[in-house]
Amino acid sequence: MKIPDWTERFEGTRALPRKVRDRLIQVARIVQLKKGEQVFGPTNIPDSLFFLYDGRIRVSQTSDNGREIVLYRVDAGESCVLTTACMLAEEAYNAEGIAETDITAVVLPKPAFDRLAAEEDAFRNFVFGAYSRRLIDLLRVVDDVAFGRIDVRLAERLLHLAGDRKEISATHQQLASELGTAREVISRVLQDFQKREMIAQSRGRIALLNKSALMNLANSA
Amino acid sequence: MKIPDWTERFEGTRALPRKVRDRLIQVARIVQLKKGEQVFGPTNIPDSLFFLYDGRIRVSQTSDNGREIVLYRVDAGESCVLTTACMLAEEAYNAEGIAETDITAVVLPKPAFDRLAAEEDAFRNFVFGAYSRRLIDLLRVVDDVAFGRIDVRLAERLLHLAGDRKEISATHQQLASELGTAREVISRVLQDFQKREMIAQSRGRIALLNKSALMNLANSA
DNA sequence: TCGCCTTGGGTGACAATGTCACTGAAGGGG
DNA sequence: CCCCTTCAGTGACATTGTCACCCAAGGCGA
Repeated sequence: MKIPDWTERFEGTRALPRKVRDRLIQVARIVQLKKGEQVFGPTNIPDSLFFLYDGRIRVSQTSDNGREIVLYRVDAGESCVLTTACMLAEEAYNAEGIAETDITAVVLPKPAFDRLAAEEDAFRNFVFGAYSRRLIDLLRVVDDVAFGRIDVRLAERLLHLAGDRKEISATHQQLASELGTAREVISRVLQDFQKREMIAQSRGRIALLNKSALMNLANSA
Repeated sequence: MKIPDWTERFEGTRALPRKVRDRLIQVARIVQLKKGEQVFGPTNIPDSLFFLYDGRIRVSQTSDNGREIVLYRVDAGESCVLTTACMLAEEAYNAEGIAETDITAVVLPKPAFDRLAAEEDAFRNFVFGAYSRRLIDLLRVVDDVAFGRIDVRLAERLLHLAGDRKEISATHQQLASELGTAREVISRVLQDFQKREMIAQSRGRIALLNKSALMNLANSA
């Protein structure tokens, strides 16, 4: 598998001189994974930088008793710094990345990463920026979990998952894993939403009947 | 105020050539703050890298309704990357850093930071490592808040705050802010600990009577 | 088509935690 | 010594998490 010029897709490589980019294309490895496969995890720590060329990765954390929470998502054109984080910090953590769609990624070996970080300002800024955004994503998660109400958070998530569509395919369990809560809690809240005619449910799908009501709820944080 | 050779104190600068360090000492600014002063915050975003030479900074996040949670602490010899994070990511966040003791810090202007990051591997690795550790700190916070029990978390915190001493000076409100919960909750749990003779309380202080019992509780996560 | 069987979802009881509206106690400064 | 601020205790209630179930939907093989 070859991608003619993947460096176009990344803020951190697009601005590099032609010569550098050609060299990069030589040393980088292209990796493809199927939807559902694990990209990284506690027992599977890569020692290279991971650029997501196509697809989406869901990064989540699982507790000892099996509950799960989604930390953030990595979209095409972004870098997954958590892999690098672990590589550098040599500490245990129990987050894992799952391919949410089929994905294509560019894997840069550590030596190439180091050289690039040393020589190219644009690249270095890209990596620092990626770290910063993730830090801020996590601040948001902490805020939500520590201080947010689940009905508000669920409304937000439903709207976000729907995008501009009217319907979502998701089980209660999946939604619970998004928010780091239990299925029963989601069932109760959705029941409530249903009674208030904001949504309609059928097995595995949720129709958003009244988005503006959901938005009101979501913004009443 | 001058510090003869602060570069000795930082992993990221200690390994640098004498010449570079001397130049650093020229361009860096020394800042001192009193205990309780704000180091950075939503309305006070520095555009430089912050090295903590002496003292300790508490980084916490405050919710809209006034509850607070401690995210992590920065100790002498560490860098406070959240300041940098914000500088780079240009996104809003509501974390703030408070000087928990009188502090002395070395502030490196952005141009000097950039040059150093480009030219010196040791420095760059130090900064990447600092980011990584903070990311992992936050993963731990998310895990605790989303999945942990407060009695367990409180026991941990008491032991940690005590260090090798037997007594802690802290109000229930302060402990609540550490864990991101409400004062009443802390009061109830401490009451319980007291009944079980693990601690004794007086106004503003807590004596740890039975540390091993607390450790048992803390490890029963 | 019928009858599993797996998966998704509903429910009630209870436990843990958060919120509210108070109360009184402790201790410092006029 | 009194007042006043800060700290801590309390009961009632709301929200969220846990447990032990139940039933329903729908796929699939007999």
